[in-house]
Amino acid sequence: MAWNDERVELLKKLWSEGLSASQIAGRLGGVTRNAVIGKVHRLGLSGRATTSRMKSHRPRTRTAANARRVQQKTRFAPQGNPALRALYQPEAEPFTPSVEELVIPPKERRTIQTLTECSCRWPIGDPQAADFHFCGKTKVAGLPYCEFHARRAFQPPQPRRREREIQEPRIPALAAQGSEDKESADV
DNA sequence: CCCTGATTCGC
DNA sequence: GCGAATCAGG
Repeated sequence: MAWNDERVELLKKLWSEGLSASQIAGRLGGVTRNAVIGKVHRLGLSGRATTSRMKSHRPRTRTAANARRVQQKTRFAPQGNPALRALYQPEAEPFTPSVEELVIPPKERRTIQTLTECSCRWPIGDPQAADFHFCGKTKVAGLPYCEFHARRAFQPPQPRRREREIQEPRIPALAAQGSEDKESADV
């Protein structure tokens, strides 16, 4: 949605009336709170009181508090269970599973009834549906999943582009064999 | 957890 | 110029 004159005027008005950025975004529609704040800054009408010492030079290092928040929001790196933590490889390339790995042949499938001690407990399908089942392959010792699904469960977060660019370049030969790079599909 | 504005920087 | 992601704080 573009910032036409009309919308900008409304933005100025609401901002001067003291509405918060998210409230303004809600009234304008089609924009987020961030968009509103960004626009307010570019229009040069910011200066809404934030604690004065807040705006002085902000360190670029992420603080523990925000790191925790971000981590909550984004992805789960296992923290409690050492066995799971060992499996978590922050440097690993994300991978795209093949169809063969994704589809469990009906004969190998396990239901809650036929699940055994050593069956991989990765759920597949809609639990409400008749064909809901578990992977059923052999578990990795100490984990609830087979090797494939354990890796799947603890795939590292996709690095942000900014960070990615300062990382080592991908080697085509290695990248080709492991992954096609793709968004992580949901099962 | 909810929220606020401020800032950076890939696009 | 735009705005998501992030930061810093209430």
